[in-house]
Amino acid sequence: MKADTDAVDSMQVDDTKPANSASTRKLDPGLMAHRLSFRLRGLLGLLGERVLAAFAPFGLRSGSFTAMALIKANPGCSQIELAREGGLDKSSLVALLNDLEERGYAIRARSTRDKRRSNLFLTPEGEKVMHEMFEAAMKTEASLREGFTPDEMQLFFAFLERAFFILAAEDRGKD
Amino acid sequence: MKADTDAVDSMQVDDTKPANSASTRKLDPGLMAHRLSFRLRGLLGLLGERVLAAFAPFGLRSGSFTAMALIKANPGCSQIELAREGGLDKSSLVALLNDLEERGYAIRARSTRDKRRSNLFLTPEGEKVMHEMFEAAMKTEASLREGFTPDEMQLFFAFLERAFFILAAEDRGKD
DNA sequence: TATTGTTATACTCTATAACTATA
DNA sequence: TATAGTTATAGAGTATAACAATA
Repeated sequence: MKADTDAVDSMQVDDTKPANSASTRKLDPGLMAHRLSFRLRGLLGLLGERVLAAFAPFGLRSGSFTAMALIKANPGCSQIELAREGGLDKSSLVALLNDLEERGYAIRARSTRDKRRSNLFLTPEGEKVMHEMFEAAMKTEASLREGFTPDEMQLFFAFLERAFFILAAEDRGKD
Repeated sequence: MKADTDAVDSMQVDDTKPANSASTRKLDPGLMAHRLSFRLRGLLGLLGERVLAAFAPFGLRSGSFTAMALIKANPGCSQIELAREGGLDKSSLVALLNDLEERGYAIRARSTRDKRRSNLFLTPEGEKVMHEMFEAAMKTEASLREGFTPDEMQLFFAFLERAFFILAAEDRGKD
């Protein structure tokens, strides 16, 4: 057993090199290379770091931007609709919207027809900030888009949407 | 103000329909449709649910499978290498590997050359379970792959890898 | 009885820092 | 002085259930 360990040890790792040889060694992804989830998570992780940094000057994070972008595209939507579409959940949305209201970026207007419901809107200030954040977010993807032709990027998005709708349709069928 | 709210209320939401008209209404993604992160997150979310269910019978989750797959592809790798490549962090890996060792799926072998280091290996039992989990994971992507031609799927993966490496290379340049 | 929004809770993930033993 | 692994802690994110007001 010990001999085995030592053998693989010397085979796999060159301990004669400085310590940073291990630090910079690239692992073989093995079976993970064939898993869509692995590739998606890796890419999303790198993008997430950039977006976090890009949004930091605004004092907000991705969830708040997503909420604002969806409210802008769907003025008067309810919190529950927003939660479902934004991939958030309705409980988390409460604190998030409280924050946006305190900042003066969004308002909750109780519906006069269904008093349970809040109709959500952006303020002009909220729209302005949302657009600035959108520009900042797009910049984080800029270098990536330079590595693709416009046609390729369009196809890339089409693939992502197609994959999403295949799974979403299957989930709806199961209900 | 109140007139505005009511006007948009009646414009955007048909309150005369049953309550579930709001529940099933599809929101416009708006600007989010142009954000790579949004599409990635949506797809990863749907896949994640399926993978979670597929791995449940094994009593393990994605992180454990990822670790096992990477150890299998890189026998004798260190925890720190595994953390970097798997997108985990070295602290989380400690508990994860404790669990895999208790189950008899993995072993930590202290390197005889650098006594700080653990060389990681899968046991035969661990390899068996890892392959079963891989099959289960691939099944969750099966319906998705049916919606793509082999060429399209290959291109899809190539796009994801290219995007990842563009950003990863840029990050390395910044250090 | 069901739904919207709210609150509270717990559990997971992640990030960070500090500590040890080695180098 | 730096690195591998460990431990501890706090923060964000997520999932859940219960609740009040309303339908």
